[in-house]
Amino acid sequence: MTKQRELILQILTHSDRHLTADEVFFLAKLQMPSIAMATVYNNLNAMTDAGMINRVHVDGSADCFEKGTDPHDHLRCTSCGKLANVSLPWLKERLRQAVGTEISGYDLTIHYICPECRKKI
Amino acid sequence: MTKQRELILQILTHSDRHLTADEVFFLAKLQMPSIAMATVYNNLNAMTDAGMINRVHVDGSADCFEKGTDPHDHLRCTSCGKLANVSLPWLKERLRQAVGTEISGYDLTIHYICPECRKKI
DNA sequence: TAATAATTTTAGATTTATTCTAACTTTAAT
DNA sequence: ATTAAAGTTAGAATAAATCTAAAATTATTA
Repeated sequence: MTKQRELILQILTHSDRHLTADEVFFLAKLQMPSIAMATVYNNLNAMTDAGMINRVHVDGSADCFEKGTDPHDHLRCTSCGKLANVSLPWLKERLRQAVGTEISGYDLTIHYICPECRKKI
Repeated sequence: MTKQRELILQILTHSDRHLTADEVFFLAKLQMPSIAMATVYNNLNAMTDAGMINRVHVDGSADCFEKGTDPHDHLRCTSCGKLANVSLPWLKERLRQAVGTEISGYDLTIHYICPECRKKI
């Protein structure tokens, strides 16, 4: 566990939002000005592979990362773009049944208007 | 409806697979060597906006396009990468209930091993 | 039909997200 | 202390998609 990886993990742990690699890089650079973008990507990829964090694919923009807790899916606000988590424990089994064969997983993003944006309209 | 758009639509209509913009471009160029990549993107975007075709976001690689029939979701083989369609008419309402608020849609890709790849193993 | 306007296409440059490369550092192992 | 292994760095490279401005096509109007 290098200093760099520790820092990146801290940043993800203490963030209340999902962060892009770019945002992680920016925040990391504040505390460690010498850090390189490639290091951020290397570590995000390595930690994703190790299951320590989650990569979230976001249509039409950069992937986001979050400190992985329990398995969950994502809600994405079509107005402000912010991501929220949602737990759907029944879904995988329900999809397996519908598909009729074993599935290794799935990737789901639900599109909605988040409570804050809903208020504003 | 320009010649170019007609050609691109023909290609999508007669393909049995989901095609990337690159693949559409390659196939189009065989019949119309002067066609430009930007034209392919312009028309794929325009036809997607018009609801004539569907864009499918594929994690970690280029988007695919297909002639839009009825709404459906996608199965992606983790071994060969090929996409297949699956119809899950109950899902949107079920997700709406789980989320507890109106949703405008969702984006789902189920990961599995397709029948062909399953045989090979 | 001719003239003008609007739309589309083209080629190539640009952007964005990400990965690659090769030199350099740091850490670990003999 | 010496070598090996792993990690970091800076910057180049890549891939997907978009943008730009000029040229071509199509549509509209006089």
